[in-house]
Amino acid sequence: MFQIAKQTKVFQDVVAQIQEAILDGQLKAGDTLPSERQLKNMFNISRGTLREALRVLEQKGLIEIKLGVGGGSVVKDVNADQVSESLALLIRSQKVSLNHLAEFREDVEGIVAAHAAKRCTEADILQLKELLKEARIYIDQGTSRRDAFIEIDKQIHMTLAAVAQNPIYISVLHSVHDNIHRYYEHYLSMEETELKENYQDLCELVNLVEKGQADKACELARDHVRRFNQYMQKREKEKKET
Amino acid sequence: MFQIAKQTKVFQDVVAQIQEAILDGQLKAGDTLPSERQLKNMFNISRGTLREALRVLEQKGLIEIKLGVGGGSVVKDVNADQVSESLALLIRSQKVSLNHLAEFREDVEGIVAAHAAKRCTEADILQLKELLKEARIYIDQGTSRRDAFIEIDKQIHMTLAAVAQNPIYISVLHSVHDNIHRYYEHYLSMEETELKENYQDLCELVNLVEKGQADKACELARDHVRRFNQYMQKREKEKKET
DNA sequence: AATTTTATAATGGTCTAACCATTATAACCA
DNA sequence: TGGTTATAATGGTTAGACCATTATAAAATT
Repeated sequence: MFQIAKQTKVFQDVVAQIQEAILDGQLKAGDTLPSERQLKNMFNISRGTLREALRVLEQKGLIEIKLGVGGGSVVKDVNADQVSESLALLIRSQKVSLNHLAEFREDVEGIVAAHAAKRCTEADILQLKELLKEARIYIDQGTSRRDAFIEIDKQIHMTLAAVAQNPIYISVLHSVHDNIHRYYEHYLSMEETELKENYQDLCELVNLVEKGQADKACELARDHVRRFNQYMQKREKEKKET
Repeated sequence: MFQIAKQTKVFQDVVAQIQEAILDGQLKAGDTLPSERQLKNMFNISRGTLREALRVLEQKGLIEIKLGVGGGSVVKDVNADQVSESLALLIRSQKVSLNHLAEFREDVEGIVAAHAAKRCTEADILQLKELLKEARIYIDQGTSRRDAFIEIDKQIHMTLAAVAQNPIYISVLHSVHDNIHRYYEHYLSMEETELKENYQDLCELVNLVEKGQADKACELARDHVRRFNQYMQKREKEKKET
């Protein structure tokens, strides 16, 4: 029935006011807030207290604080970075293992593929095929362009999430990729056959999406991710045995 | 090849050091950090700078700052709250609509149900049936105990996520429920028939999970969530027309 | 005239030192 | 014994100063 009362601290009130102004649209992305010395007078608080508030807003991803002349607190466009960061904390605090993350990714990529198959437009397919063409180039250049290929691979998955028409999937997948790569970067060393297999998967996946075959696209995406996870686990195991 | 360099600010270094100490396990949940005046000396910085660092750590969900004697910065057990909060920001900044959230929930609850069906133990089933028994009581008391029933409903979904054996689902579902309820709270006014239908769904769902019928459990969970979403949208529409 | 260099000033970053507000505990009183 | 009051430790806030960074304007150089 009632809410918890709290909120006695000055800096919290300042955080709340600025946050509301941003979320209400009174402050738009790119806008610069008044300088600290001005804000401190507007709120009638000390600079130290104001700065605590600004640090909180910065950590929330709502503003960015720039140095020097013409610097100051600039309103940011909210994105998935904070979701990523907090998810990373959950992982590092041993609440979440890499296997958990891998399983989650498999599920999510499957769903994304299914939605994408149902909702893709011709323009979407064109964009995906462009990315495939680029991937093909890197594949032909062998393992030397491995990093470039992995980057395109990631872009294709993110594009599918965009095609799925639900921004939550973009954010979630972004977070998952962020965190998987942060861990697996060291183990990533795909062989040429693995790269080609990976590329074939993507071609077929785009093909299924184009045809609107949601169920098959879902299954293939899951297989694709599962295979990737198995490579990574194999590499990790080999590394540990050394 | 290289990483971005940055990190010149003193408070960031302090944040990093304390965060690492927590994530490495040198500081455990419940531990109290030294007082601000001690910390300031240990790091050889001013109190203001230290406090900016503590505010950031607080916002990250790593510590909690208590007032008074015996107060101070207490290390927190990392949980999904920060994921929830940043997801809420995404929603409020118009990046994510309630329809997006509803669709995402349908997908996630379906997957959770499927995993739960594959992994449940007898103890899990017992726990779920206990919750159903409790739900039954509130149902029999009619709409007056609507809130209590909704709470149990949520608990059953969260328990299924726990049964699914992947903490990411617990965090994600927690965030989804948090944000859905924050919006729909005002519209929630289920009729008695709707409550009963809801209860029937849950009974059957637990039944399918017990039998290990993953596919059917998935489908039912999705239907269940979809129906809930439809109620809510109907309520919202009615409200707007008034 | 064009370019490079240097000074200027605005802005965030940090420091010091003091006082206020909250609260667990100990000392006191009835 | 049990309630009340002082004490002191801790975070919360303030004020004013100076340092560090940087966009811009001014000056010097080519």
